[in-house]
Amino acid sequence: MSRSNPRVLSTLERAGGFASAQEVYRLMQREGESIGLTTVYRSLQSLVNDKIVDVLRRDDGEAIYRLCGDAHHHHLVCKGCGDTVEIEGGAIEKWALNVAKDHGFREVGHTAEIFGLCSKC
Amino acid sequence: MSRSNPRVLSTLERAGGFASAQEVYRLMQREGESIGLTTVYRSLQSLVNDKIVDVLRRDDGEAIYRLCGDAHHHHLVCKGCGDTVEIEGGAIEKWALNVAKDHGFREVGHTAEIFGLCSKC
DNA sequence: TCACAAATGAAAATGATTTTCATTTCCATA
DNA sequence: TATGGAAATGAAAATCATTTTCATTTGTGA
Repeated sequence: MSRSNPRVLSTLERAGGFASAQEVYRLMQREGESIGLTTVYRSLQSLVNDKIVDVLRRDDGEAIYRLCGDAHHHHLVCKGCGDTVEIEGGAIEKWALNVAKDHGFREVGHTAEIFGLCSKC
Repeated sequence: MSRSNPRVLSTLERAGGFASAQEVYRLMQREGESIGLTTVYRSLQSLVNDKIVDVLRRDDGEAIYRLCGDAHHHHLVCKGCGDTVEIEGGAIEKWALNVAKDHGFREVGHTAEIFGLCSKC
């Protein structure tokens, strides 16, 4: 394992808290930082593990990393522009728990994402 | 442009209306169909253009194709043995729609999956 | 200073997807 | 029935993000 290179997180922040690994890398290069693409990927993965950033997917499949609050939440993502809204999932939490219990499951978790076209697209 | 090879659609249907291009290809091969991977990709793209199938992304970024208008369901997956239960998502459908509409989104879709440990594990 | 673990990054490997391009299949019309 | 061109096909190469490998460098505690 490796710890995250702090410059990666700071760059992601400067990028508006929303960028792909390749973009973070290019940004750092442009700013004269000396870093390898491998390290960028490793750092971002590490940040994801530590729940400091979220990872989503663009329509073309490229992973985009995004700073996130620590509360458990879900995303409403625009298929057009990639704009993302963090949403509360109260209803889903209960649904997931109930369904799982009905089937005798323990240690329950879930994933959920909503996507569509935002009003601007 | 090219039209969709009908065998691709029929295979996607047989796959439960939910599969990646690679999976459709492997399935057709296994069933003795003679078809190229390129044609599978082109056919799926064409089906997407014609709004006959939807395209989503797996967590690993692989594109998965799904028949539109298919009554879709969700999965309850055991982290231990991988056992999967198909579940109805009535509550989620409404939740997703409402949340999306609240934010002015159109053409709304969603993904949701529940995981945990089943009673045997 | 020494030894060793962690971090780094260049280059190669991987895997999905797209592009290229030569060939084959269709089909309408002469 | 022949023929010419458009559409379809697929093998192989190209792309591109991401991961892996591995040799080197850096940092740290003894």
